[in-house]
Order: sequence, then C-alpha cells, then structure tokens
Amino acid sequence: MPKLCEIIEQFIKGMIKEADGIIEIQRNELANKFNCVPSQINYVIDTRFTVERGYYVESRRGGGGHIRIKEVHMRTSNYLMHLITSVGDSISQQVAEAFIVNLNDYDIISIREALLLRAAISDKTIGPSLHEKDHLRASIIKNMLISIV
Amino acid sequence: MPKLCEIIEQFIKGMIKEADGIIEIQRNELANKFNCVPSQINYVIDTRFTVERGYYVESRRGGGGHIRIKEVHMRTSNYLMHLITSVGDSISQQVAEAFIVNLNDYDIISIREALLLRAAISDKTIGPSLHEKDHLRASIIKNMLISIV
DNA sequence: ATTATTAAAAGTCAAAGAAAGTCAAAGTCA
DNA sequence: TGACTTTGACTTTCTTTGACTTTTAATAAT
Repeated sequence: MPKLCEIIEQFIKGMIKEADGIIEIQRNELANKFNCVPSQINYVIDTRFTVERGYYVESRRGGGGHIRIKEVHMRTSNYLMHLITSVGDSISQQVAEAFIVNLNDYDIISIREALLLRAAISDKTIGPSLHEKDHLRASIIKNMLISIV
Repeated sequence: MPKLCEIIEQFIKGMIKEADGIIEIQRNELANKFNCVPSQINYVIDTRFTVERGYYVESRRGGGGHIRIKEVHMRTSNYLMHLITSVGDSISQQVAEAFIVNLNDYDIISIREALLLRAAISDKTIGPSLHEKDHLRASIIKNMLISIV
C-alpha cells in the first residue's frame, strides 16, 4: 500500500498542475478527504513542498483560513533554483554576498532588489545575539527599507 | 465561501474609490446590507482601515451619526522615514504586511520588491523557534529569492 | 428659550467559532 | 537501529456574534 503522504503529495501536485501553478487549499478539508489528522497535511507540505523543491508556501489561520502553494517553474529560473538549492540550510554573509553580486550581474535582480537582499541578510540586520522573533523582523524590515531610501 | 470581512472591506474600498477618497457610512445600514451584526463593521474598520494602511477614520454617535473614512496620501519621501520610525524595535507580521501593501500602493516599491519584503519578514521565513544566525539568514534569502521567481 | 427625556446612533469587549501551526510520542519499515 | 511517517493533544491566530455602554440629535416639557 502506498504511503499516505505520497498519495497526498501527488494529489496536491495534480491540483497545482490543473490550476496552472498556484492553489489555495483548506487544511481540514483536505485532511477530511484523506481521512487523516490535519497535521498530516502540514507534514506533507513541510517535507514535499519546500523552497528547495521549488514551492513557495503562505497561509492564514482563523475562519476562512487557507494554505497557498505556488510552484516555481525550473526552466524559467534554472539559475535561481540552483542557487536556492546550493544555499542549503546555512550560509555565511560572505557567500551570500557573492550570490547577490552574481544575481545582479546576470540581470536576475535589479540593483534595488540586490540592496534589499543584502539588507535582509546582513549581520548588521540579523544581529549578533538572537533576538526574539518580532524584534528580529523589525530589524530586517527597517534595514531593508533604509537600504532603498 | 469568501470571508464576510473581506467582502465588506472590498465594498468599502469601492465606495471610497467612487467617492474620490472620502466617504461617510452609517454602520447599521451597512450591517443591514450584509446581514451581519453592526460590530462586524467595526471589526472591518479596525483591522482594515488603519493608519498603517493609509486611512483616517472619524465618527459620530447619536441620531444621524456616521463613520467617515478618508484615504490619506503621504509624500513619498516622508513616508519611508515615517514608516521606519514607526516600526520601532518590534513589529508583528500583520502590521508589517499592512506597511508593505501601502508601500506598493503608493508606488514606493514595486510588486517584486513587495514580494521580497514579505518573504523576508514572514513567520514562515523566520520560523517559530529561533534559529542560529546563519540558518536564519539562509531561510531568509531562500525565501526572498523564491518569492520573486 | 432652556432643560429634561427619549431614541437613535456608534463603541467596547469578551465569548464562541473556525481555521492553521507546533511538537513530541508512537508506529513502521528498510 | 535509525530515518521517515502517522497521530493527537495543545496552541495561536483570525473572524463572527451579541450583550452591554456611551454619545448625541431630536423632541417634549417647563
């Protein structure tokens, strides 16, 4: 018997194909369809619809909430996907900086966008000690904004 | 089924557009139109027509009372600095989102830049548990890149 | 004309409801 | 045994609802 997570994965991929690259699902509804606990859906999304695999995921809680999954077409963005994969789950500021320079050189991002990226990931933004989540975010967004003033 | 609060939000925005930036509504009348309790209107106004999103709201109670909603346009140059100051050292995802929408509405940032900002500060990017610095940065940059593909 | 009363608004706040997220324990299988 | 999967209890976020409060215009009374 095929694994549940793979069945769900294939089902979602089918939906995405039908819907031309972007879908919005309801977690409970889907869990219902497959007779599983809702968190199974999270598991599938967390393991199968990752950035490395070319998916961008957003969601909203509360009444009328949803999970949105966007597919990135590799062929239109080979270099980007290659970069994303090669970032792995840790990257130093120096290496990140090299990536950004390259992205701009290859005209994949504009100068302003390069500034934003640089701002977002710099040590100055992220800080030496790990802030609390909202503090960290504030630091990021302020630095991003000031970078394009 | 689309969310009531969003339907009402869109309706009001339509009114504002029609009316060239300023409208006066009656809470009960509107609640009636949408078959909801009057306080639903307050909810929509409190969450969607905030200063962060560029609206100024006044009201009067009593017979013939009203709620007046005015769209506020700020000078671009001042606006960024104002935002940066008002972020403070902590900001929730919700408020940050309102800022980003506004920045794009005012043509201060492009859609791609909005996507970058959003990706950089989303809870999905920053994560629930505080990562180690480089991990966090990797998460940020990957999410930013995928967001503009 | 002034004051008191009434009714017509809008405001507040908390509870209930409706999602999605988290995390760790238990299960499965190579 | 160790990586992957399944499950479920608990948490967080967002929306809807309704009971109660406050303010003010209109009206009635003096």
